[in-house]
Amino acid sequence: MAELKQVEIARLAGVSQATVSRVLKGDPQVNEAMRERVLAVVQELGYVPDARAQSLRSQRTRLLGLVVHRAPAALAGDPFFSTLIASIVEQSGRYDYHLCVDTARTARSQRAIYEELLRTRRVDGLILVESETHDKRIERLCREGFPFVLIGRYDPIDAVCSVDNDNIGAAFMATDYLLRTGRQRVAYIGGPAGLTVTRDRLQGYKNALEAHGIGYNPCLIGFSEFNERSAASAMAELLNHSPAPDAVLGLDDRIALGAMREAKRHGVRIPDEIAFIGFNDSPLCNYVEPSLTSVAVDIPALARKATEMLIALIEGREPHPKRQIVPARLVKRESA
Amino acid sequence: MAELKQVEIARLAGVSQATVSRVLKGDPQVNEAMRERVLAVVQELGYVPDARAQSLRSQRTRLLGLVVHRAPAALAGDPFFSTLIASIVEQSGRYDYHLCVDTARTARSQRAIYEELLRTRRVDGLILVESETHDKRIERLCREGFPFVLIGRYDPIDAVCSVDNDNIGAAFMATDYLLRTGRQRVAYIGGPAGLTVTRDRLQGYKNALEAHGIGYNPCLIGFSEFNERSAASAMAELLNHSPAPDAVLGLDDRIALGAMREAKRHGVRIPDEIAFIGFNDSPLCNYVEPSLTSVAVDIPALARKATEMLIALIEGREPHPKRQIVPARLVKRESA
DNA sequence: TTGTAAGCGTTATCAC
DNA sequence: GTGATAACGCTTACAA
Repeated sequence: MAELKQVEIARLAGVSQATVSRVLKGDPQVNEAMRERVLAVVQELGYVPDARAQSLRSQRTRLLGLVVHRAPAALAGDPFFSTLIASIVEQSGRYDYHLCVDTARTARSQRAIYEELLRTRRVDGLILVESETHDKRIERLCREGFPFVLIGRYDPIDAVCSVDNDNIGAAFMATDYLLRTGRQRVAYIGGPAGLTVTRDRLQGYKNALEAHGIGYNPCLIGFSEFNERSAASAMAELLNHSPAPDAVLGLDDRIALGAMREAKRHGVRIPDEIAFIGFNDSPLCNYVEPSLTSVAVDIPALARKATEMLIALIEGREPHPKRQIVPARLVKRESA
Repeated sequence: MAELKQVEIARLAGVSQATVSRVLKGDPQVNEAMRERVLAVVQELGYVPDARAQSLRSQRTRLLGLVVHRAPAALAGDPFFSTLIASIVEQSGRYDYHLCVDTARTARSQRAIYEELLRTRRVDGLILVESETHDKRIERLCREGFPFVLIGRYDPIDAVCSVDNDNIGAAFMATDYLLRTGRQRVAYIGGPAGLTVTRDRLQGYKNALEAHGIGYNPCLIGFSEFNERSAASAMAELLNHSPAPDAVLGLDDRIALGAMREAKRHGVRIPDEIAFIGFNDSPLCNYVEPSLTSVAVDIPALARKATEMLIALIEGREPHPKRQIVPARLVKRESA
């Protein structure tokens, strides 16, 4: 089995090895009789070309890299990532690409992962997520001219290909909904402050306040890590101020839920006293009580577009719009 | 940048290319002066060897494959998988391996994915999950002599390396707990009937009944797909029979929660009238009301052991115990 | 149209 | 110890 290569097929079909290669590449120049002879042997023996040799020769591995900049513990159980990974895998499979997932936790390993993936040419391109406001990785990839697509947004460099949720629009929509349903003091709990997504949703939130002629109050703003505990303490903080908020927009479902639990612990009635809205429309939303209203981000669409753009870049086609925006929609449930 | 290879390093260091290779491999035969000269140039230019060339030459890609046999939609949002993937990625990184994730949904693509990953030698070994009672893939991999480790169990073939939860023990523990806390009619809702895990946990459940001298009642057994709707209808079925169960052990948290919601819809008080226990101790458990008691499966340990075994296999070391069992523990919350 | 041969960037086996 | 040199399995000019 291991010694099954093109020369062997060639020998059995009575042609040269180059012809076997041509047949497999679908070269139209080859004579029909030969093609059939070769294909017959290929079928018979179940020959499949060695990806390693193809990679070296073609300088392409047909591997896409996804680098996640979160500690594995933070990644674990996050419904956003399992959906994202599943969608990228599926989409890349359509184009005969595979997905290589890596994490880059510490600064040290972060450097290492970039050496590993791009200098070694182990992958043909990268999908990045969770860009920061000023992102070294992105600067570096641009300098190296390495194909990559960002799921998110990066303004400093124009040439960056990216696919993003309409975060500003989505946060506007959610905040606007809260205000239109009579809420007066809408709070916002973002994720880590450096993340673009945290800033963008804050912007949408501010825009909605402005549209309703309501002043921006920094006391109604909190930040949280991607875990329940941190969200709970951000909520506790908000509850300490008076007047307390009567609505909370969380950066993601886990943050919204952490906040909601904290509010419940304080005896707050939901949604009567405080309404809650999260992001991602994850399975969680349906299970909690009251069920969580959430902004549904179209993760499969995000993954699909990012994958398509990346493959285009790799194959030398310049992606049409370099930036794509995927719309979101509000899924109303009991919490707001 | 692209034209940075060993010959170039060799030229600058004034040595032969073979020496550069030796230095990088840490060959002790090379003279100290040369080694330093070479390393200096390597450092200076930031040279890193090309993984594609190494793969071809060494016949090793340093890539592990994880093949998931669930449709992307079913994978999406499943906390088990994001944790598993994150853990495997982290662990393989320690040994300088990478993870390639693929899905094999349909029978057709399932075949394709195997061609892709193993005949093409794109990955050095495979991690399989969710084995079926009689599993074609496993038979095939064994025939081909391809390195793989199963997360799960496969009895028909002795030589299969596997890491599994102590499913029988864990289901015993959970059922025993329910019976010891006064429950009389404990029901079990498994996953798809063909899966090993469904059978094993049923076995543990039966063992516990027997230990308590309670007869096995098929009317208390249900099966469900990995989604809430299916779990709810399995629960509805159980509630139709009388007497209704006073406790439910679900194969996984989502199934337990789907069942619990259905019970709530029927006005059942939880845990007073019916207790619920799930599996995986996923983030969900804490968010729902009442919070869900769940068997915590040590997914990182599972991933760690599987990865280590697989790498051992790949590198020609026979893993010590071919089958490893990871213990589980019961995390008690409000639902039981 | 088909075959011959030169790489792709390494590693490993030879001689020196 | 070190330097040529032959693979690894495939693609692709170039020659026939």
